Formats: sequence, C-alpha cells, structure tokens
Amino acid sequence: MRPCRLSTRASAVRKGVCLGSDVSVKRRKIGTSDGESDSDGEGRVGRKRAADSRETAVAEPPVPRRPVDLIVLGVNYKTTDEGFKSYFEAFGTVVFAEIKRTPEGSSKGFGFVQMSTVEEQDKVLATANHMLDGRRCDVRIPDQRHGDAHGNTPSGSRVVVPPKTLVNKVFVGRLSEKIEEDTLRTFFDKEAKQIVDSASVTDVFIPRPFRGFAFITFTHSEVADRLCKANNFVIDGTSVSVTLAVPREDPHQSASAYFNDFGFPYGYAKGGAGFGGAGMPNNSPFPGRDVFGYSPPPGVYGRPPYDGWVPPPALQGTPRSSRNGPAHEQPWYRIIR
DNA sequence: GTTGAGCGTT
Repeated sequence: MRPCRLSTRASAVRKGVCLGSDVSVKRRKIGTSDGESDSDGEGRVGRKRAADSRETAVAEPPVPRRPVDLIVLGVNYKTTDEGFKSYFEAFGTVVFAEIKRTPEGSSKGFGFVQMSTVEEQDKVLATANHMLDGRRCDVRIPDQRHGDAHGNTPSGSRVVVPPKTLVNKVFVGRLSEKIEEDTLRTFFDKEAKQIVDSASVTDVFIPRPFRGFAFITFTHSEVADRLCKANNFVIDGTSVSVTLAVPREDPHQSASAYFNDFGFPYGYAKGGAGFGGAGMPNNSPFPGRDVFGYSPPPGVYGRPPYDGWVPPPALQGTPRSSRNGPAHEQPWYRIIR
C-alpha cells in the first residue's frame, strides 16, 4: 500500500490553480517514511490505478517513471567512451552513454548515461561510490535548470496555465545534425500512439540551417504533455530532450505572463536575436510572436526538467564534497508538481 | 603531457 502523497496538490496544480509562493510542497520529501524505493512504476505520485479507471484514465493517467540521463561527475580524464559505457553495463542495459569532450577531444571529466529501465537506474543511483579507472565518481540526476535554485519565479506573480489545447507541439532539443524529418516523424508517431491510440504526428519542423532542435506537432495535446513528462528519449544514439513548445509572449504584453507547470514563465524571450529570422514565413497563430510561434520553456532549454521523482535516501548516494548539503537542499530534490 | 567543480556546442 502506498500513501497518496501530494495527489491533491498535484491535481490542483494540474488544473491551473495558483501556485503562489508555496514552496513547502516543492521541498517536501516523499518516499522516506517506509524506506522503500518507489518501484511500483507509477511515478512520484504513487497513485494506484483504480480497477475501474479505464474510462477515466484520460483525465489523469498515471505517468510511469522512465529512465533519464544521469550525469556522471568526476570521471577520470583518461576514461574512454567504451570503458565508460561498459562500466555501467554491470547495472543493466545502457541505452545511452557519452563522455563530454572538448572540440579537441579531451574529456571534460563528466558524462551522461541512461539505463534501459528505472530499476537499473535505481541500482546505479543506489551505489554511493562508483569506481571508474581508479577514480571515484558520482552519479546524479541532472539539475532541472540553471539559475533559480529555489523554484521561485522571477516575478513571484501568480501562475496561470494556458489552455492545454494550445500546446500540442513539443520542442525537441539536443538533436544531432544527422537527424531527418522522417526519423523524427516515425519515432514520435509511434510514441504518440502509445499514449493515445488515435494520435499521430501532424507536423515536423527542423529549422534550417540546422540549429540543433525541432518542433513536433501532434493531433492531441495530451501526447505533448505526456512526452514532456518523459522527456528523455534516445533517437539514433542521441539523447534528446522534449519540452513543451509554448506560444511566445509578446514582450510588450508581459503583464499577462503565463507560467508552465514547471513554474517557469512561458514566452520568456532569450535576450537578443535567436528566434525570428528575417524573411521566414510567419505562420504563427499568435501575432507578435516569433516566426515559429513557439519557443521552449526558458531554463529548461536543452535541459529538461526532471519529473519530480527523487531517489529515496537509500538511492541518494554520497555527496562528493562538503559543498553538497543535505539531500533536501540539492537542486534536484524538488517536487515539481 | 598538467586539472577535479560542474550540468549536456542548439
């Protein structure tokens, strides 16, 4: 039996209720009282699906936990990509592994790894001391964002969730240049149908010249929503991020700032140019916005938010240095919704 | 050729 922690809050947030300045929920621990890991595959909410919920599942389906890229800090500079990957194969199947390198090819001393299941991921996270090529390294869930580490919005203003029907498009970041539209369409069409039988991809847009991202439009906004909660996908050996593509706010109308479910303002324009190439057709349904009409949520650009699940104490490992405070003060230790 | 906290060339 699992207590139904946060469920009321979660559904309130989902319905667009004002989040205000409530940080207590965001900092609340879960999964600590019984010392068990959340291994029921139903995610952070831990809600049991009712036996007769087939008809109502559409309203609020349980979102299964999915593996995410884990960051590996303190990797020996001489560790090879092969050695890096094979080390984690002791914990299961590695679906993605990469040591970050300089353009010259030298290791930056950290990398990312994604396991094939959350169970395997938990095994990795449960290991406090990973020894790789004679060096102790640390594996963590990546930060969800840069900047604000306290989950506060810049303005502290109320949260307004725009109609979900507007967001049936996702931003796919961290793409490699070899990606093709057909590959994306096929991949995401399959994913869409796993969420909603009748769903499909209606559009794939890869800005040219290539800028490392694409937009995918679906028939159903639920698909976009669910994909963003998973948000870690490996396509052609590349780990890509998926976030909601949201209508970009007219900077002159900032009074009506929108916020997404992660507490980030929608339509936040990155400084200066970026979107909005001259001469490109403006097919945006939102006048005054960029040529795409959409933009990724700020702060999560290229770094998708984690879905809120945090490892129980048994899986949290050991901080590498004194700069790491208690787990509940870690940037990844936040309840997103 | 060295190093040792970090967060992924869009």
